[in-house]
Amino acid sequence: MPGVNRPTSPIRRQAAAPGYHHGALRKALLDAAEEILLEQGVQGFTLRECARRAGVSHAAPAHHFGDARGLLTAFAAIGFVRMAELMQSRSDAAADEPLARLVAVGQAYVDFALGHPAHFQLMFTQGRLDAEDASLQEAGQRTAQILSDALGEVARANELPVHDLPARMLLAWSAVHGFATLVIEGQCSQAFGLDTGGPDNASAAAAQVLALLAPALAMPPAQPPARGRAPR
Amino acid sequence: MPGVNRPTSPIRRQAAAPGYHHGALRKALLDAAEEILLEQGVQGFTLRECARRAGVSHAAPAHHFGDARGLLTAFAAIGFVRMAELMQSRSDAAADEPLARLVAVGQAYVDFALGHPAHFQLMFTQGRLDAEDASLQEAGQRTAQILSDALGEVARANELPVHDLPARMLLAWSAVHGFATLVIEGQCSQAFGLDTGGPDNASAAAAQVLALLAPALAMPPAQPPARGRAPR
DNA sequence: TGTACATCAGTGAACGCGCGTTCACTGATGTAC
DNA sequence: TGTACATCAGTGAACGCGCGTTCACTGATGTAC
Repeated sequence: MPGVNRPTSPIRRQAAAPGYHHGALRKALLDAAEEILLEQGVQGFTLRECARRAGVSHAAPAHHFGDARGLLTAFAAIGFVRMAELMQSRSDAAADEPLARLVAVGQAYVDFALGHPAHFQLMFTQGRLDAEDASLQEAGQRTAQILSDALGEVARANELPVHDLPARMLLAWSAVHGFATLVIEGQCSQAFGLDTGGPDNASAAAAQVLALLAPALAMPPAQPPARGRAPR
Repeated sequence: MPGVNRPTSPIRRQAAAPGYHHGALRKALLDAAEEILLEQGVQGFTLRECARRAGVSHAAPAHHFGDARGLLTAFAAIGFVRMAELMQSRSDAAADEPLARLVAVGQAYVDFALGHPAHFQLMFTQGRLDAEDASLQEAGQRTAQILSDALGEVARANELPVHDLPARMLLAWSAVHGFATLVIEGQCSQAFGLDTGGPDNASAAAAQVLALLAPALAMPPAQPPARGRAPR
């Protein structure tokens, strides 16, 4: 059948000869968006500036993304996909031991955030994304699922009770998310000289933090004050 | 000496008779700002809208805050002050035991965020605040100091080594900050139905999370693999 | 107690700007025959 | 291989809007004498 899986001469497209048709405008716009987000934050993003940086008239993006919200939503969804990929690959590469896997996933979460702060911040931004967008939701859920699965394995291996799994999940997620957020926002150095310096320093700091956290995630719940109250 | 500590007839001011002079415009603008931040997020804040809600011409705020950045910075600084107050009072009210105090401080951090999401989000926003502002910096540092002190007491009581205190601090701070951020942003319910429902539910969930976290913060470091490498 | 004056706090008109959106258009590309 | 045609992708001018800032002004308040 003609037309099926026909290669679209990707090299030509990448070369992006400066003709009337850009050839790779979609990607160029996403790159421009990342640039702007890094430089100015979400606040500073405008569709016109984005088009300007991609070297195209300001009406052009509409053909690919509809409007600004559409472009940012697409960008955020890509971020979730990549984050999930990194988390999965780090998990696969880790020692075949549940807690090591969980730590690897957490570290991947942080490393993605430090390596792609524009993506990370946008992914968790309200108000400029289309939260109803199907691919955004799906990518976000997939990301969370990887963390959840890793924790589930730890729980199984340590015979942890099911009832406090959600709390453990929240703790794990809060810790990596909070760490990434604080470092990216520069709060650590600002508030009182916790030096998380460059991304490398910060990544190493995250490893320390995760090493402290991991035991708590794998630990059986504190024994209830054995007297009184029958178990239900 | 006349003019010293003269009361400025606070009641009259609060009453804010609708004359030419507003009488309590500063407060009215800050209240309006909070309203806007809650409804629209930082994105949606404009000085003109703020003046509008305060019932005043759009040039009026300049007399009190200079410009939009000044107003938001003042609002954020107030947030840090109030957060610090809450953390301190909860710490004072807690059982006289270092770990209980630390947990109380962490819970206060989360509760403030849940109770004043507009403040919380703005306090950690980049780009629209004057990060160099002295009172903003001071209030932020004071807040962090309370958490740091509480952790310090735990470390002393448990004879924890000094070298990993920064990592413990980061873990504690990351966890409460991440938790608050995720809940406020609505990620918890969105990503996979961790139900943190209303603020009360969320506060209770935070208590569970802190109960899991606390032991890790007070636990002595994992014994190093005793063989090899002399201690330095 | 009264008067003059300085300062403070708010007004409202005007400005220039960049934004998002729309629209008729046109060049380029791909497909049918 | 050529031709006609539909569709796609980008242009550029125009629009109306809300924004921040400036400025001359004025009403209200407080102080000196």
